[in-house]
Amino acid sequence: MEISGPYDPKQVEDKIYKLWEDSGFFSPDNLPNNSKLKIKNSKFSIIMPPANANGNLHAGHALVMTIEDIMTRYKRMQGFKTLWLPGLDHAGFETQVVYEKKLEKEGRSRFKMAPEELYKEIMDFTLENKKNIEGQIRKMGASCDWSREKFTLDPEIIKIVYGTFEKLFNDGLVYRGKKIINWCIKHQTSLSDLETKDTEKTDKLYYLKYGPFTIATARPETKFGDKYVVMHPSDPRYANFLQGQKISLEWINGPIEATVIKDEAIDMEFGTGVMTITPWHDAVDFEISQKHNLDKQQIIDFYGKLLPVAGEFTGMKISEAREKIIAKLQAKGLVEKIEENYKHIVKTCYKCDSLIEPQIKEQWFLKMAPLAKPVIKAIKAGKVKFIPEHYKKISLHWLENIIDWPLSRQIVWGIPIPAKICEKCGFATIALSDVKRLTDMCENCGGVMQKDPDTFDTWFSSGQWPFATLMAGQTADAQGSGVAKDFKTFYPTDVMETAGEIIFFWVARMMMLGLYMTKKLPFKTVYLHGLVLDIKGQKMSKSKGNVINPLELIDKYGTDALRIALIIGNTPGTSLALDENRIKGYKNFANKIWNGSKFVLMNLDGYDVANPPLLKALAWQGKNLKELKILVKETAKLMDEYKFYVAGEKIYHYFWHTFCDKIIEESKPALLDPKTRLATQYMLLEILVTSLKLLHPFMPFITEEIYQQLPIKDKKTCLMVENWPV
RNA sequence: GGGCGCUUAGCUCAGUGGUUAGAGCAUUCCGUUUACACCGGAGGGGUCGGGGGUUCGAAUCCCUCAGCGCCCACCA
Repeated sequence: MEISGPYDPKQVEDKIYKLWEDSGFFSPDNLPNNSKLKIKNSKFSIIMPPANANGNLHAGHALVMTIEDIMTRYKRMQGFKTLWLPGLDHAGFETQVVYEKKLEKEGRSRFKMAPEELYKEIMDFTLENKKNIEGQIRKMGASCDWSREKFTLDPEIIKIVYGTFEKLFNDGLVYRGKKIINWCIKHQTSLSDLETKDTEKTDKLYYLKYGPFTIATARPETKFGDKYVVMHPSDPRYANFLQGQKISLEWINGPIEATVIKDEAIDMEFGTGVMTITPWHDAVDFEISQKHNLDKQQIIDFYGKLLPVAGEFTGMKISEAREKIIAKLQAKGLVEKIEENYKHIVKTCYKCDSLIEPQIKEQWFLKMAPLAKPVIKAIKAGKVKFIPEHYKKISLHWLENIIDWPLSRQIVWGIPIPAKICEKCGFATIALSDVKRLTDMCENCGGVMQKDPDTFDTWFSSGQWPFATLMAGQTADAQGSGVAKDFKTFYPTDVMETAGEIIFFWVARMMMLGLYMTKKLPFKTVYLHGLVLDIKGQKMSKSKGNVINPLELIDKYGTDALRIALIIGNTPGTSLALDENRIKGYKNFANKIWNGSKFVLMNLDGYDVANPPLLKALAWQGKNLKELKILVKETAKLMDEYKFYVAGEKIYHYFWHTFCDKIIEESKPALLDPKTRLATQYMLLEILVTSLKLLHPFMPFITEEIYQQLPIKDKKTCLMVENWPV
């Protein structure tokens, strides 16, 4: 009797994972054909959201691994050709930020390093982390196909990403634009709108005399070049001023000539209803200047320092210059009043919280509206199912108001943008297969073409993940269609399961790029889970010090207990406050499974596995088996509806409070009576095996360990590939 | 300014029209029955945020009010 004492996950988990991995059944290629399955060519595929290879597995990953493993194991047991494809993400900006922090601690700086040297160091760092994370994913019991694992920097993946870029370029969807972007001074890169966040800040609001007007500004340091004064066309206060009218006035560094502009973007209620514009450093101002074709001048450089246009203030940082400029204006009598405690929203870098300085910079942009349009249509036609449903509305709302996507990042860690840019005229073209474009002479002005030093926004590569992972490293299929075999077999994938948080960053972009490149949406169902919070319901963060390390929980309670604790009571889309007490409770449940199984195994003496008895005459045993059938049916329905939180709870409840508390107790006398002994043995074994099957997707380790020791007919190599009960 | 959620037992949450509203944890009482004390048995505890409506019937559908949270957006 190998099952003795309390259940000890440490004795079991690594051993069992090895058994599975060695069995080869993580790969759909090795799965036995299930003849019972009615569906033809039935496959189930799910692509793992590529984890960032820059740290350790966190609680959110633990949830991803659990939910996706449940889906995978369920379908595999049902007889589907099941593929769960794992992957890792180089996570461009995020990883570079992590690495820069490391450099800072060591007293180094990326700006003092050669790009190649920095790239190599981050690559080593990433590959090291990649190995760790792969080990940690195994710890979670993930039954993914490691033989198909992909990394976003695999040469084959990069090739596909380049192919997409080329097609987008040729279709006129990728363009080089001199537009306003979000510039992080600390990280020295542009960021998409999604990579910035709004922060409330209290500043002073300065009312400055600008010729006959009074303008209100929180940023006097940007005002040096302001030569356009804008008001609403129907503002009666300024009806006397005409569009294009020139006004001479005294300004910070001497007399200037201002031009009157009328634009409806002006809020008549705010301040004085008049403002001057700084198109280089403000998104609204940029729009106005574009509309009226106005001059744009850079005032602040990319390090946050004032340029020569600022005269005596040149070279000063914003923080330093602001008060000095105001002092000068006051001396000139140009400050009307200063409003203290002016609360407003400013954009900050989502990683370092430093203020975003809007800048005009030439970048690669992707036109999004033409990509979004067919996706909107497909969503409205119900081509993709959202779980929970309200994400459908959220996605549509975003897609319908989409803006162009800046693709360029000024960081070394990422996929280099395959483009060349003329250093003289700025003419840019992609540099890929087309030989003509590889020449170093600008076809526009004859200048020298230089390689684009920028890299892609990391989401540009992960946005292609479902088709890229299935196409990469694949030989074409036997029919010679030129289509990768895995792509043909497994695309579109069945489910995309990820965090609701990254619906725009990732899910929406996958739909757009996937549909554009393959004519099909990359997945049929989107399952979005919520955040894993700490016990107080707060978001986990390193700075708060409330991060729960899943590996520690595994060490204390076992993987199975952690997994089911993450599932039961956790509805899709809703965040879960992780209470360690609950995990402890499920550790007790694991022990209950262990002991219930032990009881059944201890009482099998004299039972012939090959020749089960007839049960017709035995009402009590038959009744229990009928109830089991009902549970099996209910469970399958819930699993198909992705209601794992109910399915898990139902099985939990059945095993503990029906099977153990009632059936086992009542079977004790029945086992002693020779007339009912065999039938009772049969019933107990039947219920145990069925329960283990139902529990397996949720708690794979303990159920497999027990299965390995059961004396049953037609036993499979492992429970993982047993037939799901029907 | 727009959008999306949430409000059910002390706590964390299920439950979307149909018998006395559920689970886990916590709590009270009892129990050393040879699978398990990481256990078993019994119990207490909710006018389902307020108000109105639809219905034979509402936690569930509609309207409204209040509180909480999140997301999006260019108010100088």
